[in-house]
Amino acid sequence: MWLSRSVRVSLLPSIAKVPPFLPIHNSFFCSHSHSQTSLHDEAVSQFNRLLHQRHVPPIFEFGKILGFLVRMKRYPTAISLIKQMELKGILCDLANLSLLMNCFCHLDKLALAFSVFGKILKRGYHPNAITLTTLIRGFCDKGEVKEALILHDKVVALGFLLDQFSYGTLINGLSKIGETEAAIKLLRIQGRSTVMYNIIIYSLLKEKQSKEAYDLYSEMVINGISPDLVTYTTLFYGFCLVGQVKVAFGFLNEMLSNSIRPDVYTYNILIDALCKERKLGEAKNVLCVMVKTYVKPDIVSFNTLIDGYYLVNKVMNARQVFSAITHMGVSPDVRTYNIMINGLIKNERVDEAINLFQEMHNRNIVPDTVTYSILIDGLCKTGRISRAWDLFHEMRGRNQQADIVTYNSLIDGLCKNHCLDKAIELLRKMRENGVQHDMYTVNILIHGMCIEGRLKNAQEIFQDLLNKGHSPNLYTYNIMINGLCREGLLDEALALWSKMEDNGCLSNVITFEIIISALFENGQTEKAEKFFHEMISRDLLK
DNA sequence: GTAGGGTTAG
Repeated sequence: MWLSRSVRVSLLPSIAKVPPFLPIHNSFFCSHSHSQTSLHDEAVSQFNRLLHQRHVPPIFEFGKILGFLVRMKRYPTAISLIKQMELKGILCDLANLSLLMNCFCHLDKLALAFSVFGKILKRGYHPNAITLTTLIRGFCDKGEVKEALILHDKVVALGFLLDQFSYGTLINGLSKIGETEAAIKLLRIQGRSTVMYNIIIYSLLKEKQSKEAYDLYSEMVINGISPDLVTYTTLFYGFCLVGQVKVAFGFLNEMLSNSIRPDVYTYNILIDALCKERKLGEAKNVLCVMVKTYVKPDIVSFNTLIDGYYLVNKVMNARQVFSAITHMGVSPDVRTYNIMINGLIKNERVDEAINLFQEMHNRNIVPDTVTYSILIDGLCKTGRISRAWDLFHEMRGRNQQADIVTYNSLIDGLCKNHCLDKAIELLRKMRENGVQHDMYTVNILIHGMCIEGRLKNAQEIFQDLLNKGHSPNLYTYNIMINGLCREGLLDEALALWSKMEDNGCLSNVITFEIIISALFENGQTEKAEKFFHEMISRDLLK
């Protein structure tokens, strides 16, 4: 029970009185929010009214609508409206043009953004920090942080002024490519803000560097920068991620005692944490608390809960939540279907999963790489290789790129269904398509070689791995040790086991199972018992 | 009116 007392008190009030979750007919859920489409259409027609007025309205009236469209991420619309403005002879101001640049950046058209920047200069407008930050972000979003830094140096040399947002954007770019040290340096030179700290703390936690994240959090407090909702939510998320659940809840409590109210992100992370701990009852109650406290659950809340139910094999509950989503005024998305399909497959209901896959088409939800990967994996694992191949070809026809996970599933399926040569052929194709193999691929292939009795080939791949300076992981070792045992090469297997432990790769229960049963089969009872006791003393039999 | 941070799936 790690929901601490204070969390219970302030976050989960009167759980007992919360009505059953399904179905909830709460006016809160049914509040008539306009659909995205109708709001978009309304904005466009208002814009057109402005455009056709006898006297040109003040320019910021246009800007208001454009800004709204950008917030709705309707970039192509905003671009076309600005074009119409200019065609009508209404001159855009710096804000409009900065917004236009922003749209191009979001559509991954950096060159066009720069041409707008050229227009800004030509018209004699003085680019402000917003204009420049937009370009910096354009580079950063593409991962071209170096270019962003060069641009920064140039504009500073030219005397343009940047602000906290510009540096926040650079810090974000650096953090996202793993350059957290550089990000911290920039933070210390260019002033500190809550957001800057939040960005770096998040990156550190994503990389599981929880100590560094904690230190940075302490530093921010010492410097008098107040942690906010995002700081606490990030810390809560990150410490759950590294399994330090107590610390995580400590942050959640601290947030609540600072009178910062959780929002939908915080709640969703809480639901996920409870689900991962298999506490589905509590997770469901959190959803009820959200409703009670007027934080509207979104599609992530439902997706998370559905995934949680599948994790504990509660197919019925998962289905109930799935069918309740629409009643709550929320639309299922591609992830909802992916989670459902995955859950059904893991619960041995492949046919139902395929039905849902077909339902996606009716609902106009486009299956993505993950959808196909899940299905291909499920079909392979149930021996339906040819159906998996069909899907593999279908996804290409629908412009969904197979990625490393897709390939790995199919290669694994081929290996396990005695089509090793086809698997190797697919590996070649994968490389041709520019997809690099990973540790899973290597393990799948080594395993495939071993079960086909091609131990020599397996050893070659293993040696190749070592030669290239990669380190095998626990699974690689287990597969190799198992392969050696199968061929009766017990001494070699034990030698590899020692090597593995020397390399700091600790055995798990599977490793011991492989070795112990091989020793027993070979009549080496005494040695087998020694390993058995070693396993017990390492507390691996939990 | 324009800009930076946090959540779910294989």
